[in-house]
Amino acid sequence: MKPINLKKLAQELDLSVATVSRALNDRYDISQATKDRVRALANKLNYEPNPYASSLRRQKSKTIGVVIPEVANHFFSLAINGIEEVARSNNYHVLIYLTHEDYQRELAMARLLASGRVDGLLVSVASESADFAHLEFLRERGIPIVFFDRVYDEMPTAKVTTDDFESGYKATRHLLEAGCRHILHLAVSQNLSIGRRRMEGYVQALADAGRPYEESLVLLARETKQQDVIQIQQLLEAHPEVDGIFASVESQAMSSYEACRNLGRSIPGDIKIIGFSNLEIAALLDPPLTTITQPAYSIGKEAAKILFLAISKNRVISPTQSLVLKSELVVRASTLPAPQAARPAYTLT
Amino acid sequence: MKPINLKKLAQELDLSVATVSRALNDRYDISQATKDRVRALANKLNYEPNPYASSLRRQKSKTIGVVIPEVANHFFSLAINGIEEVARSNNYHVLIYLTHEDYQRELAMARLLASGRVDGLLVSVASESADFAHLEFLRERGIPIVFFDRVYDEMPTAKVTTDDFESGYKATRHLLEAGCRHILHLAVSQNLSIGRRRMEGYVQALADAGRPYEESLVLLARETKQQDVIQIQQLLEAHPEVDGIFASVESQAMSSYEACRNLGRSIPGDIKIIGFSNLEIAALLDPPLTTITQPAYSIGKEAAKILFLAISKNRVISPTQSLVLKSELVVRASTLPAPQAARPAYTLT
DNA sequence: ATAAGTTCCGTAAACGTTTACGTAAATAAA
DNA sequence: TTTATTTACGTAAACGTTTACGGAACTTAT
Repeated sequence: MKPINLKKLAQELDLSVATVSRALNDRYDISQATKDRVRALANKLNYEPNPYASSLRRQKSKTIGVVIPEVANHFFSLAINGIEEVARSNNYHVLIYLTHEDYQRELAMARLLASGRVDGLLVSVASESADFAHLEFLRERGIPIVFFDRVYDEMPTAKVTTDDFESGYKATRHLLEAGCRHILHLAVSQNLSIGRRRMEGYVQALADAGRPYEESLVLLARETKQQDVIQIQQLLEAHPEVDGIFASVESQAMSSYEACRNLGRSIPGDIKIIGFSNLEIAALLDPPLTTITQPAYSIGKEAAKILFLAISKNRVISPTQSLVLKSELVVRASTLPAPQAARPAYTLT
Repeated sequence: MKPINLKKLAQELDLSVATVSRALNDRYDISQATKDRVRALANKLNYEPNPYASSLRRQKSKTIGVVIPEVANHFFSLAINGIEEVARSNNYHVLIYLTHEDYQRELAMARLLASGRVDGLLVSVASESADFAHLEFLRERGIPIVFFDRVYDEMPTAKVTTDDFESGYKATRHLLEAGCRHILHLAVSQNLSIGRRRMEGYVQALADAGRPYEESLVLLARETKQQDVIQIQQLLEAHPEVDGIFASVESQAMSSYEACRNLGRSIPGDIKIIGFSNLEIAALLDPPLTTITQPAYSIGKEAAKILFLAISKNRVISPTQSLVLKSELVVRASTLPAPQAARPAYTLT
């Protein structure tokens, strides 16, 4: 059941292929009568142009690529939502690539995308990536790139991020104000600028409060969640003075909960926790988790908008188009200063 | 900075375009010496074949499409993960389309996919969809389709699902055994076979326990989460006898938690809750949520495998290839029979 | 020596569009 | 009337691959 093409339409209508094509594209030099005839038949036969022939000829793929570390993470899910929304409204298609934080995969994907498969790219880099030649290469090939969240700072293009320094600062200060003296920072890879910025915020808040920065109170994410939990437990046992945790990654906040549970530490009685998170159910956790929430949907949407602006105007993207959106601190029970107030009101009334 | 193509390589090497193409594709009728020369230059210049030209000529897109209701849902996120994994290992690309449960969007996407843009399709249908002519149309056009989770039963193709009847039965029986007498079912749209099957399991479990099935104790999801919460609250107030909730959708379990919280009902003291969910943090909720957990990653992976088998063998997919994977009942505190045991051990020791 | 077979490569057509260019017919201007 | 302009369409080339076909040049068999 071969799909029908222009040639078949043309035969049927006793017109040339060119005329049919122009009629369907609503060109000025085709009579209204012919256009109507052509469209009627096209509709009747459910004609749909072959996208590859079209892309080849026009040198436009009508497709963008999204490169992200993972999709089973609420932040990226929401971002994709925003991206897909904008793409659809521009009649674009969305190819998705998951790096799983693996630099090698990111590299392989860059190769695949180098030959016009996509008209543009939205990228959140893998935490392993330290070298960015592969992305520079894509730029040289003329593929516009917009970074979101996990950006490659040095590339002169637009980046859509959140106020990571301020967020790290706010989170840490919030813990300090809740009475924490020794705060564990579960940090994002320092390869990534968001990792460095959140760390700087953490350090600055400590300094402003006259607290020392202790290198031993910083941990990076491991390969698996189970490793994270163990790592946190070990640190909590080695440093019993720790009374606060600032998780820069959503999953690390959850790992902290598990570690505390395993060790019998109460939250927020013994340890207060704040975490970057986009989970709607943070409020339903035991105890409800205080979060720094990023506007994930908006980040995806705005990044996509910038990309489509560049694609449609056929212009190079300027770093000045970069956007910094604000994260929101949502205070919940996991950082309540007074332990006796920590019990949520509705359990076992 | 135009990407280089076969013609440029051929010029540089003083060979014909055909020879270069065949060398790169490792054909038998090209000498090893020539292959080496060609590959060396191709590597040096970072040649990457134009996918659209290749697709057009070969009539193969090396791309599959994934059509799902949403991505901000842990089940689908995990499924995509499995799908992407299989696709990548087959050197395929993944186009993603979100229907947002909207039949019109699903229809529009079917149109777009009708002309060879994808070699195959993995579909989880929108709950609004009652008519499936658009999917039949794609089949007629020769595009193999594998359904996963939300299937269109009548189409003679493979479907990868979970044991929905048994899951509904197990969930309901579990609540009954925990002492529930009046169980509210937050159901999936009865347009969908998974909705009907889970419902049948619910009804059968009630019958086997000698309990009546009450139509008034069944609710369907609304447009927004807020509407769901309100709807549940209203029902709980109108039916104070309800002492158990079976949520067939992840988000509905969360809405139930909120509703109970708003009404001051304790879980599991006043009301016990069980829900379909793929959230890893179900165990960290307050109280920990008893779940029916679907093997989402495997579902995606197996569905993709079936699709690629069909694509590579160029064969039509048979309904006999369908797979039914087992869901798992994970018992946690939200359905504990004895109210006094409901308090998790680690809060405020 | 010629015939037959093999090896290696080139020519050209094809995939289904889009578009630069050309042109016949119809209309308007002179 | 002739000339210029407009309208509406066809011809053919192009996008970058892949591949059927053919044929030199070389090797082996006779």
